[in-house]
Parts: sequence; C-alpha cells; structure tokens
Amino acid sequence: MRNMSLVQTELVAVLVAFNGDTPRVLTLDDGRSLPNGPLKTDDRSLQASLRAAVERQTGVAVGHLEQLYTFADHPPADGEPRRVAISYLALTRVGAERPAEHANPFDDAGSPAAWRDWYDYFPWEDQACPRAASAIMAILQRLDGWITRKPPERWEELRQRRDQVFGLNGESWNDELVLQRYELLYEAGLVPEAHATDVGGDACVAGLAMRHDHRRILATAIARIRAKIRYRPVIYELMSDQFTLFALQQAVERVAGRHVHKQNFRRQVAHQGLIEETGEESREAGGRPARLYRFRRSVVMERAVAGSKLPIVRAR
Amino acid sequence: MRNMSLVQTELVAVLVAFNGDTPRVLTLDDGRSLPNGPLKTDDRSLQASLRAAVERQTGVAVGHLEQLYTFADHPPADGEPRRVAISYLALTRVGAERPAEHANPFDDAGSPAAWRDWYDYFPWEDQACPRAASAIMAILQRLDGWITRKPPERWEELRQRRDQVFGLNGESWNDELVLQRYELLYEAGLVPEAHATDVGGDACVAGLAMRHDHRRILATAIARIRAKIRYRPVIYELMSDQFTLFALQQAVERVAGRHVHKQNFRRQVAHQGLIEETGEESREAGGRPARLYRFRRSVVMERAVAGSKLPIVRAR
DNA sequence: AAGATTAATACTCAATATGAGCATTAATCG
DNA sequence: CGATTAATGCTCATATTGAGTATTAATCTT
Repeated sequence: MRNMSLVQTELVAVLVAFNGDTPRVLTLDDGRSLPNGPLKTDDRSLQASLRAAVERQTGVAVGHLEQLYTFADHPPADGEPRRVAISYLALTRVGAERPAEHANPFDDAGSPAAWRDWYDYFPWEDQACPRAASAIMAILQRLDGWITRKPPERWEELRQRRDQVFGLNGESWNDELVLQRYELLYEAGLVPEAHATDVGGDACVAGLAMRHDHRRILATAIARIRAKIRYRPVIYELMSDQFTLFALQQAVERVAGRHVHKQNFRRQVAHQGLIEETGEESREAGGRPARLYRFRRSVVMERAVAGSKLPIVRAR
Repeated sequence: MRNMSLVQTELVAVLVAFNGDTPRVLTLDDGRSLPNGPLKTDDRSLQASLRAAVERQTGVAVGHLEQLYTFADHPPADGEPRRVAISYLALTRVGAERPAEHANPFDDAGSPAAWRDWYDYFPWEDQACPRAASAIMAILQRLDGWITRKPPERWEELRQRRDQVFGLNGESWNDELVLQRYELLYEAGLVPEAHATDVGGDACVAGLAMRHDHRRILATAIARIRAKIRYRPVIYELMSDQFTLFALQQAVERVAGRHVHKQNFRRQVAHQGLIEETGEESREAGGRPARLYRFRRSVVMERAVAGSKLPIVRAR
C-alpha cells in the first residue's frame, strides 16, 4: 500500500422521525448542525458503531440505517487538514425518540438538541403545502436575476436546467431532485451557505441554513428517502406499531412532499401484502372508523428488491 | 467542531470497460488490486479530481462517474491508523481505454495493469454462461457443509438466506444481489479473503481473490451497475459511437449476467427514444445486416429519473 | 333525531407496460 | 440454391397504473 494523507474524518447522521404530522430531523446547535462526531479508531464497522451510538445516546431503536454519501469539503487554503464527512441516514419510530441528556449520539458534550421539521430547511420541497408556491415564486425570480447576469450564451442551458429541476415549461415536478435543486440555489448564491460569512439571515427565501455542508447532507437524505419509499418498504420504519391506511398515506405524502391518489394508494399497499389487519379500529378522526394495520416485518427480507424492468427471460 | 481522529483515507476506483465480449475491470498487481491512491489535500472535489486523474493517466474519457460506497476496514489491533476507502465507479468506452505507461490513475509508480473479465472474480454471477452452474453447484455444497456445522437453531434462517440470495426453492435469481452473495460466501469462509493469510489458492470454487476489501468493492460496483441499467441509460456509456441493437442487448446481457428477450428488449429500447438510426448498416455478423444506432446524448438530461411507482396525482 | 360532514372502502374503465411467442425478411455460407 | 443466421414485425394475454364514481359507516350540528 502506498503512503496516504491523513484526513480528518467525521461521521454525520441524519436521524429522521415522523413526529405526528411532519417528518423531522434531529438537529444540534439551535438547528444549525446535524449530529456528528469523529470516527474512532476502535469502532467496529462504521454502520454498527453508528447504530450503537445512536441507540445508546437517544434511546431510539434505529430501524433502518444506511450510508448516504461521503463528502469532502473544499480544500482548505491554510494548510489545515482536509475534512471528509461520511454521512448516514437513520429512520426511527414515532414516539421512540428521546432527545435525552446526551442529544449528540457521538459526543458527550451534550449541546441543545431538537427535532425540526425538515421543510424548515427546504420550504420549496413541500409541494403539498401552499408555502412551497410562494417559496418557489421568490426563488424563480431570484434565479432569473442570476441567470441574466450570466453571459447570454449560457442562458439557454441554465434556463433548461431551472425548468427541469423545478418542473417548469412542460417538465413535471420530480420530488427526487432535492439535491439538484439545492445545488442550483447554491450555485446561484441564493442560500446563505454559499457565502462563507453569515449563516442565517435571509431565511424566508431559501429556508433555514446550516453550518458546513450539513444542509447538503440533509438534501441528500431527503432525496434518498423519497427515492427509496418507491421500491422498498422503508416508510414503515417511520410508522408506529399500528396505523391506519390514511396515516400511512399521509406519511408518504409528507415525505414525498406531494399528494397521492387515495384509492390507488390503498390498492398498491394491499397488493404488496406487506401489512395485515390487527383487528382493531381507530376512531380518532371524525368519520367512519378506520381499520388498524401492522407491518408484517417477517415478510420483508430482501424481497421486492425493485422490479426487473429489463425484459429478462424467466427461468422457471 | 470537535476533535477528530486522523484516519488514512484512500480512493479506490472501479474502472469498467466493455472489451469486445465481456465487461472488464482495470486491475493492478496481477489482478489482485483495484487502482487506488491517497486522497490528496489539494484535490478539488473528490469526484472532479478522480475524473481528472483517470483521464490523465489512462487517456480514457470517463463517461459516467459516481461514488459507490465508503468502507472502513476492521479496526487494526496494533494501534495502526484506521483505513477508510472511498470507492468510485467509472464507466468508459470500448476502445477508449489505454492501459498506458501509468496504469494507476492515482500514482506514478506504474505497476503492471490489466483489464480483466469481472466474472473471473465472480464466476457464479454469470448466469448466462454454463460455468456459473458448476460454480454454484460447488458453492452450494460448501455452503451446506458450513450451515450444518452451525447450531441447528440457525439452520432455518441460514438456509432461507441461501435460498433467497441464490434463487433456490421458489425464489428466483436476483442479479442485483451481488454483494449479498459475496458476503454470504465471506461469512462462510468460502472466499480466500476471509482467511487473512493466503490470497489466491482455491480460486476454482470462489473465483479470483483480491487484496484488502477490493473484491467487496468490485461486488458493490457490479451490483450498482446492474441496478442502474434498469432505470438510467448508463449502458450507453459502455458502447462505442455506433452499435447494433444486438450489440446493445449483448452488453446488457453480459452486465446483468442473464439473457433478455430479444423482441421485448428492442421494443423497450425503441420505446424510450434514447437512440436514433445512423442510416448505416453493419454486416459483421452472419445474417441479415443490422441497422446501426447512436445514443442521443442530448436527450438524456436527468430525464427518466425512474418512474413514479407512487400513485401520485398529476398536476397538469 | 335528521341531515351534514368526514372518512373508509368498493368497484369500474381506459391506457400502458410487460412477458412470451409466432411469422417474415434479408443477408451470408457451403 | 437451399440451409443458416440474424434482424425485424406483429399478436395476445396479463399486469400495472391513473382517474374516477359509488357506497358504507361513523361523528358532528342544530
């Protein structure tokens, strides 16, 4: 093996829980950081140690844990060591979370922790909610300004990118492009992080800011969840033991940031055979009582690992 | 920011090119390592620097480059620094590769490099080829031995896992489970890497071995490509400028390790509208001459970023 | 207690997509 | 000139998906 540079390596976790009505993410530092800490030399596997740390410190049973992405910051000018962040996504259950004594799962320092609506950081992502419309309106105006200050030969390309990413002019909104949207705003200087100096400030246009590249990591996490709920039953990791179909639908809608067709949603869920009736009913909402279901955890396995989508000839 | 450990961080690249008839991967060290090198402090972004390094050293135009996964090795007992590998997948074109003077894209040392059939490392993955059948036969026998040496209360679980991963007893073969299969073999001690001592040796049962966790990284890469060709047009990154539909089909078949239905494949490809006729014909093969096509690179964009698969209500 | 309201649930229908095949066409090979 | 090898064209049954309409069963209001 060749000689290698020494690099500061940190772990960053995006802990997501569905707190009643909206997906929330565990933050530190008055909402400006994600839980993070150094990779310790004596940790077992990255994944195992992260799971243990999270469960020990927050009391949360982490249902689903996966690596997100590894980010390197921009090379520091002043000879400081390079910082690399290995980010993870952790899904936890309603009510299971306990932002307890030690809120930072990596560190015993214990800075004030809080669960925050992830749409506070990305208001334009919540298409099911009217606030997105005004956020987008403001964003598009600023983007136009930015584009027109660029050389005219780039206008076409930039406008196309804007249309594609925000679902304009014939393109339709793609809820999975969270990161692409954030990066466009970043390039355009519309998010505070883009200016190294102040964090905070112009929050109404571009959502709450975070330190370092933590908002980029959060964007990556949201994009990953949105993509994943389409082909893997990860949404159940966010549900409590029993739930109504409507609650399940709302969870999906809040995560995806858009409405789904009720009847078709039920059909799809029923068709998958991943849940079963508990026999009980919920009459918390106004109308006709809804049946309660539970997730059939035993059936899961790696089953339903995406459909083939290739015209593969069956063996049988 | 808190204090952080110093960790040896290396980059590992899986360069894939379609060399005539089979997918090949660039290897060093007589096929036992993947190209790798340290993360340098002055590199720009991880991705950009990797792309530049690969293109400079191999002369390859890397069409598609994406991060794969970040692996941490097992914690070293003797107080050595922890090693972390950030792995990337790079797709290059037929004929574009030049395993040249400096074969290692990260290092000017220049150790002997070679493109090798990736199925040399995973013979059981090539379901379209008879050698897989014998490989699997041998593997299953060994696996059975391993399972029966475990406590009987685990037999059920382990057999289920074996069936699921190798497509036995009602389960069907899932070509995307490359990593899961490798890890099962690893746990069972059927791959040489599992015994720290000798690398090489019993290659006929479990394929060629690699140093460190490089074969695990290669497994991750193959799994990623197999998954990705289903919903993104990455297969074209491996094709030359002009190709016949049959060549395209063969590329998909060799990558996925299984046969596809010819007519349905053509229908699907035509339906996507991502390629266009060049007007020319190829009469290299025996029979009726085949039309030549080219990839419409302009149409790509982020389009076709997966189908919704959620019953989302359309805006329109 | 009747009617309004709120949900849950049941069905229908058309448009597409997918898996499997059969049939036809157009070259080369011996 | 017929056999062989591919490419290409079509058909058909089955699923899957997107959009609705209709019905049922509770609570809430007056």
